[in-house]
Amino acid sequence: MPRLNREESQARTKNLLIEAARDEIVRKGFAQASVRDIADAAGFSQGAFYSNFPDKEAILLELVQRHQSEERAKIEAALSSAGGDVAKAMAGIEKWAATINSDPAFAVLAIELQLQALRSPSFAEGYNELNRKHRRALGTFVTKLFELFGKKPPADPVDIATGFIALGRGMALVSKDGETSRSGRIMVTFLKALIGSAPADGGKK
Amino acid sequence: MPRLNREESQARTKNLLIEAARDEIVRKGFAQASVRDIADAAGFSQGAFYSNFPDKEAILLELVQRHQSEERAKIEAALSSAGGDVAKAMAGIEKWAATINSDPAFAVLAIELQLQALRSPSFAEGYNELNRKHRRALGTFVTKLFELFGKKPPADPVDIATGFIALGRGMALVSKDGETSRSGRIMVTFLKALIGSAPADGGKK
Amino acid sequence: MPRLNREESQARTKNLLIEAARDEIVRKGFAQASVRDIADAAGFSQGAFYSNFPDKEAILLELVQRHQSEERAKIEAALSSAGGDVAKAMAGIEKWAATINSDPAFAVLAIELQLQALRSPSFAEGYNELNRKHRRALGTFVTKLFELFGKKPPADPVDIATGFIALGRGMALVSKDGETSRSGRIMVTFLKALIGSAPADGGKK
Amino acid sequence: MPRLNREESQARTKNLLIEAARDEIVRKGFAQASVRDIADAAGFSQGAFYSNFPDKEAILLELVQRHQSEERAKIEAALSSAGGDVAKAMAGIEKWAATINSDPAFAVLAIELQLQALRSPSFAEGYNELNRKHRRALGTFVTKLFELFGKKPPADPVDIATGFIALGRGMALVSKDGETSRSGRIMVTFLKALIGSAPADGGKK
DNA sequence: CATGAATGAGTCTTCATTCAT
DNA sequence: CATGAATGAAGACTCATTCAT
Repeated sequence: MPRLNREESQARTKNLLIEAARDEIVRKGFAQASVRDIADAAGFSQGAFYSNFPDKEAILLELVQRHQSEERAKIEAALSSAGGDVAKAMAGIEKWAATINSDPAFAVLAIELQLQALRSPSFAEGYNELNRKHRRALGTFVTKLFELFGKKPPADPVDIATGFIALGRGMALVSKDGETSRSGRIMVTFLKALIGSAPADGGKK
Repeated sequence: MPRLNREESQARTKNLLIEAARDEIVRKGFAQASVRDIADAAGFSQGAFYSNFPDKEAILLELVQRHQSEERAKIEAALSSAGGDVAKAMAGIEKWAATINSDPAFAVLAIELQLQALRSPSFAEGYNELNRKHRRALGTFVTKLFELFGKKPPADPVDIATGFIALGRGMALVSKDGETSRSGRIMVTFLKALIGSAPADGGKK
Repeated sequence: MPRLNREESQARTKNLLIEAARDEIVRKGFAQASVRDIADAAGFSQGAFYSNFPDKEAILLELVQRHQSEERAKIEAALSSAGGDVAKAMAGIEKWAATINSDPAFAVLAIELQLQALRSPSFAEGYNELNRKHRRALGTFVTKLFELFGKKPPADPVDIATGFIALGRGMALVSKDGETSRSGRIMVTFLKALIGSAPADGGKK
Repeated sequence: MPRLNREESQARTKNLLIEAARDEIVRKGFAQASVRDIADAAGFSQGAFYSNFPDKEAILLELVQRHQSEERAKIEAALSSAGGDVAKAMAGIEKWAATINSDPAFAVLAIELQLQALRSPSFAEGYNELNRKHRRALGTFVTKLFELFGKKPPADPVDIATGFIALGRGMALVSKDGETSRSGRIMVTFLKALIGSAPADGGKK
């Protein structure tokens, strides 16, 4: 274990707290995940929590950022590996769709965040800003995907992306641990239908 | 106000408590809705709550039943008004899709229930049983809908129904009060794509 | 021990809490007297405290009322026992002045209350109202005392009363347990000087 | 700003901390003034506090010393400006009495100190020592004042001085910001009565 | 059945103090 | 000497639940 200077040490502490918070919140929900639970799980005192975050809610915003960039990274990986190959792209998507529920915690966290935004105006402020950017980024993925298939999206790409996010979130709730495959199946069914029924894109961008 | 006998009076108390609980839970979340809040909102003491329910969680199961039958009733109404008329059926569906988000509270409650089921084994027991039945019922609606269009569902009807439930739930979270129309739009887009890209049903039931 | 009905039982609880609070606050100061300490000393749980008072500060207002009426009662007793007899009146006053510091806790509590009023606007609101009335009542005692001696008060009676209250409070702080007599001595010295140097009251009211 | 050597720099730090502590304690009370508040207000870290004082209470003793010498200096100034002139002396006293409440913070601090001495044996030790000296010094002022008027103090000069200190402290608590004049008025009334009713000093010291 | 005072465990947060840097 | 992250204990307050009335 390398000797850490002060800055690194603090960053490490903060990181451990964030990871512990994510686990606890996924397992118990934000309200039920006590600061003591989180600090204990991270191996620190409660005071350490408050040395790193002004209050309990503050750690949620950190989680949003990490969660969203991970989400974007996964999708990007699924698409980019395809090059221009349609079949490969769809395969990548299917792999991603399967993935999405191998970690239902991922979606459950997203739901906790959104519920919190619905109820806490102070949190909503920061959250909505981040979320707007996230949805816009996902919209460009949808655009790219339909371009790949030579199709015209049947609705605003941002709306479509939002729909799939919503679908993923909703499915994560419904599915129990056993049936993690169903969610992916449904999402792929929906996506294929959307692409299949879309009109060809005659335009030249 | 008619004089109520003992039995009716008790039923009325229980009813008022359930309604108050639903409102409080939607607004604050299950964990944040205290028994005192609920009892106060219903105009009773905390003791009255415990005279009608063994514990706080017990009121959730009552909510599940009411919620699911309301959900089924809404969909059924949308479909049945069509008779055999395809256009009318689609119009009914669109109206329902619009509806679903005019009351986001409805979906938020569903999410609270599902989260609770995810976390509380004791609640999950009763909940899952009810939920299985509910999904099966919704599956038959999907079957009917595709039949109406002379199409063959591209996946297990129960899966498709589950997908739309999930989509509705997810959308309810995402959408703020202002943009209640977006959710309906997306759901209809998805549904049309599914029907549009489905193969004709040559089979004989 | 007589069987108490619900109302009596609650009044008893509240009473015990108030008395325990007074003791704890005198001994440790308001900030240092924890709700747990107070509840423990009264023989109840912390929850019982919050069943009887909305918050920690609320118990202070109850203390003010009790404290002030006790203070008035003591002075009134000192004066009224005299009838019209000047010598007896002065004797009564001396006894009272001695008394005032036999219980320094009494004055220390008053100081705690006043400090709190200085710092907590919410508490000050209720406190100042009570205090205004109290000072006015004490002013009439001063008026009576000077009348008894056939003298004209050398300043607004309310001011003079306020001065003696202030003096008593200040002395309570200064004097340690051992020298409880000094405070009384000083107060009597001041009072005699005030009466002695006052002009005769020629007016006929 | 001149370059300070190590020693001067440290003295400056300590000084800033003491001044910040005084302000915070007057405003919030000793218990409510946190070390962080004090250090922040002084522009230093919490560690700097503990580099200069062994613990939180230690800073109080420093405050006592400063406070008492300021108090003596004010009174001395009021008296000494008179020379042997009785009228000027009384005018000086009146100015001082007015002064005393133009800064109620001054008296509030004294009260905080005395309360702390009442409750913390460790602090009381140092405090009482300082206080004894202070009262004796004030006693000589009283002696001088009565000499000036050719009167014999009607009680131990130290007691009289203590009485006026107590009166000043008590008044500081009672008076709100608006009525800062009342305190001075009362103190002068009391003082005049004491001098007026005192017997002439026939003795030859 | 309904009341609500009381309980006891738990919540978030603050704070004096320590110590590696 | 000064820094400030971290500690551990404590503080005010909340809450599901019980039970005598």
